Amino acid sequence: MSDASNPSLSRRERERRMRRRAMLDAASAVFAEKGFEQAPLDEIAERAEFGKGTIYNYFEEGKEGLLFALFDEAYDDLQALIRSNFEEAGDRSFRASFHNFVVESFTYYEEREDLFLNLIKESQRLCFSDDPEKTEYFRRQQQRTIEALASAVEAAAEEGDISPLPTRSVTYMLLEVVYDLIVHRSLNEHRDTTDATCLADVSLLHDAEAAADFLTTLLFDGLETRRDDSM
Amino acid sequence: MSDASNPSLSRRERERRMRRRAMLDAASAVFAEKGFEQAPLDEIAERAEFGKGTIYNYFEEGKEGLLFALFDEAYDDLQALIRSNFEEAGDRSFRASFHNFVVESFTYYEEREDLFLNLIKESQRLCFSDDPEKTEYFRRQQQRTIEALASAVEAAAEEGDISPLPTRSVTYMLLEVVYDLIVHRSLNEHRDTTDATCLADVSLLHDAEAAADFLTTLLFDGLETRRDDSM
DNA sequence: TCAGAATATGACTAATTAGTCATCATTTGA
DNA sequence: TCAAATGATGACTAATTAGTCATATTCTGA
Repeated sequence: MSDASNPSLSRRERERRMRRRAMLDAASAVFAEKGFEQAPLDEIAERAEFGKGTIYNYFEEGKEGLLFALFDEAYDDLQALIRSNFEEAGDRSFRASFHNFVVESFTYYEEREDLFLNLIKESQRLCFSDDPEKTEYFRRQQQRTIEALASAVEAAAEEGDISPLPTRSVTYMLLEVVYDLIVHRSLNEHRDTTDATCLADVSLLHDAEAAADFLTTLLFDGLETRRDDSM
Repeated sequence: MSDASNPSLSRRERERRMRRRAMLDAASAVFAEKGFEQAPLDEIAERAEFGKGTIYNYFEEGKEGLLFALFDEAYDDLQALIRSNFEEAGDRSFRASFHNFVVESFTYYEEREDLFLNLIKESQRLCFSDDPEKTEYFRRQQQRTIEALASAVEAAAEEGDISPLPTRSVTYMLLEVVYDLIVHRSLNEHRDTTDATCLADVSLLHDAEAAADFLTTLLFDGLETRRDDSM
């Protein structure tokens, strides 16, 4: 849709999309560095090599339009990642799909670090904003994200692969714990202190496989010692 | 320490603390309503019925000083809540302590809604700030919070009550899932739409016991169907 | 080639607000 | 009582910056 190099478009349209992309990339970098509210639009314009006024030709809503266009990308990617792991899971177990989803989420974060950082830093504030347009935006995106995973959770419960807990509650928690782990990882990267003391097992922070193993074990096997293991 | 009505203090000191408290309460309300960066100090002063300059006599760092004094309170309360549930657990099981901790966390959130909202809305942005003083503040508070719970997790693992997963990783996840559930709850309260669609089981959002049951079951029993249940 | 459409530009305006400090009010203790 | 210290005040300053728009530039199709 926004692929700037799509050859089926006129040069005019291709160039328009390339400029839009340059503006979004510049905005993502400046927002990630200074935070949305402290990021001057002039700096975004300068980094993208445009005049400030030009940005308003591409994003009528100005700074906020840029931010929400970035959020659109992040949510689209996340929802696509969920679908590719769970809806097209083939004959993998739900547990294996989840494990793979965690690994791929880590990879995605590495590829789009700035974008993800903007979501982390700004979304909670906006979720609780007084502007109903903004809260509605997040309600819809979160709803769509949950629905993308909920059908797979429901199917797994019907197959008897997982316990019959409330589907959407389980779905919500699965998504949150992955998010939490990625936040934790990027936080420890941001604090480049020598001691990454919060998660003592340092490998969880650098090795996506180790992190996925931990999360999957915790969530699927549970914390409590299993009696059938003890004999 | 900051108890404004402590009779062992001089009137002068008691009054000073009452004024400080009034300023913090006003700040908490205005921050919660408008967000820290959009909250004018004049409005805080007006609501607390002081001149703006007076606030600087009580909080040298101005607006930011108010915010971090509020964070201090939130973290102190949270750490006290953890200690009262886990360190002074008596002969309750770790699982029962956790269950009770979830219930009391919900209660705490209801009592200090504004304060908690400020933590939700502002902490991520500040955690990832460029100012090393701010990042260090959160690193220390989060470290202290984890340590408050880690010893109980370790003891439970040694007793064989929970699986021997990495202590601090487990501790971190336990705290995060409780936090997530409270955020979810306050988000659905904030969105006073008729359909609280995200967690289909609506009771999880209003009934602290039901929420604690769900979280405890999910984390301790695990998602995967247990074989020893099936016969 | 060129008229006119489309697009880019950045100086400017208007609004906001954090923090200061000269001044005024109150309290203290001798 | 009153002089000195302590505390409160809010008008003011200085800095920031979002969004506008008159002008300049580039592109398009005839």
